[in-house]
Amino acid sequence: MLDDVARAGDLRPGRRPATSRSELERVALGLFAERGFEGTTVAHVATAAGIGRRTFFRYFASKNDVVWGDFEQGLVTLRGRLEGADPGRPLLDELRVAVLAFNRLDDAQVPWHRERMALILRVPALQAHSTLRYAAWRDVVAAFAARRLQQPVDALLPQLVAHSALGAALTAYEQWLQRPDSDLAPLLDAALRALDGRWTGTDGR
Amino acid sequence: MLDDVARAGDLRPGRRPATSRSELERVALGLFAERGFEGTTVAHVATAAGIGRRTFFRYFASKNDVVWGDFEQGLVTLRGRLEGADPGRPLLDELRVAVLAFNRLDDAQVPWHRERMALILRVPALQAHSTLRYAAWRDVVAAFAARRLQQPVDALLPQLVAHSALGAALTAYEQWLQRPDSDLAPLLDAALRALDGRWTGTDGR
DNA sequence: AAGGTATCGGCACCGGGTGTCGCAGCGCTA
DNA sequence: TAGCGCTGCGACACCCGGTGCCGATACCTT
Repeated sequence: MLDDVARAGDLRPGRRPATSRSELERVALGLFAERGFEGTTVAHVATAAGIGRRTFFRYFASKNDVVWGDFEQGLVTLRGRLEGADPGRPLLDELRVAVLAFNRLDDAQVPWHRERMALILRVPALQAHSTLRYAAWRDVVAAFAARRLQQPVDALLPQLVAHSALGAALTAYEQWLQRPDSDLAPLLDAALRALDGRWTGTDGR
Repeated sequence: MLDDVARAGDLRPGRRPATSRSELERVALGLFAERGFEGTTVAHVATAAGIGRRTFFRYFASKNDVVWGDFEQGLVTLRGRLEGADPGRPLLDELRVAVLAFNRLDDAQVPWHRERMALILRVPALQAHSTLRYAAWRDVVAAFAARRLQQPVDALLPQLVAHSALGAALTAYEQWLQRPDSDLAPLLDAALRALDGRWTGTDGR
């Protein structure tokens, strides 16, 4: 595949990349599915992709990062969407719509995304690493909430909104993974709507 | 110090431990303060404590774990407290009281705890690792919420309560670290109370 | 054909973490 | 007091992820 590499009229000087992030990602996810994440070494991936181990680290900063695809790009889009949100509609409604869009996927991607998320949510090393990604995601949400609530980004409420929204999204993903025949969007929608109710007033008994 | 090692009437056979977790922790935190977490190798810590590198890993499963002290024990206490909570009082009130107790500290421990939390919240490797600890903490809270709400632990609401409570606590800790002269308890109290209000109904403008 | 440039990939090295194994210190019992 | 059995110690070799370095390689331009 030549996706982002050496597109047809590309005239840059210098040697052409031997592969691409997306190609490497495919190879790696395949191996992870076969032998597990921890059972797969970077050397395995590199060999399977026909490149040197050293070169792998020119495409991904770490083995952990392979599984996150184009998250960074997604964040940029999310930020843009939240910045362009209708100021007349409730904060949580706009947030919910944006998060749903952020997590929208084509039917074809669904199985890959399930695989990916199962790794992220179940493999301890990836679970741990994910925190750093989540922090960036929360920053975007907190910035939006801060704007809406007219408070500093690091104030209590914006941070709380961001943490809770992330919690909602992760809970939805957990449920999605648990039920193989479920759809992600309605679960996300329900989870984010639940942020609105006060689950707190009642004591359960 | 002989804290948990070889108490006075200890009659076990076999060689006595050369040090203790708490002693190692002190040595390590000292080095971390001097040279930073990443600038300190396990070999440094071991040498400073007068033990072998291999032995270090018999006291702590990883370098990251040093900074968490007796978290596991704290969790047990938290769980116990939540299990013994008054079923007549609101869920969030009981939760708040328990979390405050969980984070109570003697005046003497305050500077150490600040150091510890600054590492956990600021050093990327520790930030990442912390997720695994937080997951255990959330499990305890989710179990409590599930009992109160009469729902499965992995249902939406219990998980949401746990995530949000963790978010509140972390936000409080962030604020505590930012203001060197502040007290933790009131910040935690305020953050956990904020879970109660619906920050959502209003759109800020 | 020569020069410029970007990527490749081998090599040596670091640091965290683990399996193994002989050894050191300790209480016990004969 | 000599030995036995237990438990912890620590050296060693090794794995794996990650990095700095540098010469080689493949491409475009003039």
